Amino acid sequence: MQQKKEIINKLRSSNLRPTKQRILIAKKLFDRKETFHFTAETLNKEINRKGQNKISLATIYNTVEAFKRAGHIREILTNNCKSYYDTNIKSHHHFYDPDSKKLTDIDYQEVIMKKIPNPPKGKKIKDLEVVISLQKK
Amino acid sequence: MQQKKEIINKLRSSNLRPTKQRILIAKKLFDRKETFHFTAETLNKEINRKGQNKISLATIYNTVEAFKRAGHIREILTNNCKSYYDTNIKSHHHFYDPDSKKLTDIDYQEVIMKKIPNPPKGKKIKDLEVVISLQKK
DNA sequence: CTACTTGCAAAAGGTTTGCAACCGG
DNA sequence: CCGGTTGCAAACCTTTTGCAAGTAG
Repeated sequence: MQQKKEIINKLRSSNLRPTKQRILIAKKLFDRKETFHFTAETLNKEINRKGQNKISLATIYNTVEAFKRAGHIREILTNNCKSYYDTNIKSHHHFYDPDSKKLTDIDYQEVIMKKIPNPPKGKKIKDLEVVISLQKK
Repeated sequence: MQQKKEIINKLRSSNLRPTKQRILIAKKLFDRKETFHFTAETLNKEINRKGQNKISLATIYNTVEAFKRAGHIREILTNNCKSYYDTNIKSHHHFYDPDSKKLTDIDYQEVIMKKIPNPPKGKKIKDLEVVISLQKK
């Protein structure tokens, strides 16, 4: 199965040992068509449901953090006490619906900036994220 | 002192009884020139330092939440497990420096959008927030 | 073998809640 | 007085940590 090999390479190239747990998590995250928005908790539920696979919460946090550092996933800005992640690492933007607390991707070419400010001295722009909050019409 | 009267009016107009605590918090937040970025915790420290005034944490949370609902402050999007608030309720944007975890205001006319997507059916845009993440040059 | 990982449980924040006491109108 | 508000402590939820046991290379 070549999917697995790819995942192992991905891990290796980030200096992450391809352990059972990491491979399993990586498959959950990356072996899918659509991008995937998740929190540590939803990922934990998803993986441990039906009691099939068991990965401890701490490992999930570790792994997600490691994937984030390696640039395989990105963290999304939100306004509540949860860390949201996104398997879509291309620069892109989000609709945020406060009613359902759901995020929806906005393709990055859907947003074009005409003017942005210069960053402060000694800093450069790492990322630009637009969040469009919605409300009922 | 007319500042106080204004604050009381502000509270009343939002259906918030002008209690000692709310007035004190409102003064801390609004009786200043520059906009103020804070979390529940920093606000708590600020108010209760030197043991002068004592407002319980729960009341701070309540009041901040009430002010937010009333539209006197706005919540800022971040990526950690804290709720940030801003006394600047005009639409505006932020630099976020992950190193110092500090936010800096970007005046809203410093950012001009050339193109933004249409909101999903039945929804309208409530707010548009740009966060520019920084890194060392 | 050795260093990196995992799992567990406990701890550490941050935020919310239940309820009696309090107080503004 | 009445109903909204406060304060306290306990509860809760998410995230982090310490450490012994496990495992990839």
